[in-house]
Amino acid sequence: MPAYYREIAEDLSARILQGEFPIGSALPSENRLSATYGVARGTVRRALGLLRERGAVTSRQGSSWIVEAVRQGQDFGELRSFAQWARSRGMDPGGQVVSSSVTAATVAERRKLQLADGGDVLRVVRIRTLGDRRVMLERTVYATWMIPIIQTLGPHEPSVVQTLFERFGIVTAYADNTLDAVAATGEDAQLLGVRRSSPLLRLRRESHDARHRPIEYGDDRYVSGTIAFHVHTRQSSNSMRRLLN
Amino acid sequence: MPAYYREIAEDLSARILQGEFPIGSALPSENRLSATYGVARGTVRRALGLLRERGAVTSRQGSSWIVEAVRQGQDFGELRSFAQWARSRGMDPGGQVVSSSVTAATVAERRKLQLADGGDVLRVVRIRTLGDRRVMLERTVYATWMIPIIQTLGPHEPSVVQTLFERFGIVTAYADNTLDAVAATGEDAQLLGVRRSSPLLRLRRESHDARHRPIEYGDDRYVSGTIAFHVHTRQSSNSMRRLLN
DNA sequence: AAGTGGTCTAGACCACCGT
DNA sequence: CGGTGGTCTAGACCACTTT
Repeated sequence: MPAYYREIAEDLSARILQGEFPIGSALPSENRLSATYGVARGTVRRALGLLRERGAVTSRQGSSWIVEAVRQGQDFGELRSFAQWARSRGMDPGGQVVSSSVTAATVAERRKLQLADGGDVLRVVRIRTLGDRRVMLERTVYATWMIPIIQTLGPHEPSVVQTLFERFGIVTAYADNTLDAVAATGEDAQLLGVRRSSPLLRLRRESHDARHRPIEYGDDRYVSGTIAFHVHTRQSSNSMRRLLN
Repeated sequence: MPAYYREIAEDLSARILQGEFPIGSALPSENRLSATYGVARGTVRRALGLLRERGAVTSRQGSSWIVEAVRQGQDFGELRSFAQWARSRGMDPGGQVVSSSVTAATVAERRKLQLADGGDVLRVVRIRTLGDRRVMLERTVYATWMIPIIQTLGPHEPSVVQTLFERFGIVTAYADNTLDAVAATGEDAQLLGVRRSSPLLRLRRESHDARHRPIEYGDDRYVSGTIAFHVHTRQSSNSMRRLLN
């Protein structure tokens, strides 16, 4: 059973989305809301706090809560699944495994994936597409314990993240991502169908489960002009999502 | 006067940093903390909530609060000031204005900066340096009302953001940033001292004040291999900061 | 069973905003 | 001035973890 404050946040969120409270308008006061929802003021404030985190409302001492944005959707985790992100924007994500091999881990891989000596890793190279455009080259190294799981996936699996969750309950609890720009190598260029030395946006990631166990790390290279990353920063929070140019 | 919960969060934060509570260790229970700090349990929980947002601690129902990370520092806003970010990491940021001119706004600029017809804009091109390395080329377009303010700044002003705040009280309330990769143009290459077509990390930003008034927008291009952006994503929040490669 | 964090209540006082 | 949000208190019950 969800807690009251979550239900109230969802309800307010829905009412904003339906236009009952337009952007720039004031919400009813906390006291009024606590009366209409039949809960204590603190519970209403907790719900409003959730909405503020999402950027839906703001507040100023002495004045009412104001609707800031109508935009919905779970920001968190959008970085984690290329396919889910694409589908939520009405695009058609695809994938194609270029190569897949199990080999002994290098020293660096053992460190990053916290593997014991002699552990193997699974290296997978995938091309990710949107419609018929190749937009990203993904090189992933999976920890030893993930090998049998990944190998049950088909070569055209559109969403690895979603399938891992649905079939195995594996969830990425957190990930560290580093973004920079690199020139396409010969291999990058050939697989992505761009000229050698073209600028690519590189995202290196290391993902972990809830018990801090490394799941995989990888190197994703996006073709310039196809996808950009967007960050909304504000004084107390920020969120990141992918954008199509 | 700061609120209790902020003071408590800062104190706990400092105690974690000083090693009193190592990573992986448990904090005293909420009841114990409320007794030692002499406040109600709710106030302690609020302080712990702040620390959780920063990724310093986690909690599970039925078990103690656990220290997750020692890393400190204000994540939010670090994207906004190149100079402050650099100094906080012990580096020596510098700036040099390449050109500065007031001209009539284009249609696109009028839209982005919400200017009336006939409004002028100030275009500034700056090279940003770390020590003696040129690392970024910054092209900024300021809204009309910012022109007299910016023009009081010297050409070697190391931190525009900080100066605007200290001398004029101008604060960027939020900004939208878009990251992608581009090839260096001839001008980029010459000003940054890199080869033409080198990959550059481009960050386009549009910043606003608290009343949603556009302040400026810009195009920052980072030399590959000097600076990367780092994003830590987790299930309920994420934060972004710059990293030196 | 005992202890922990998660949620909620019903008050209270204050700083701040608007009229 | 009255109303608003920001903070804080002192309880309470529950779900969950640990012992």
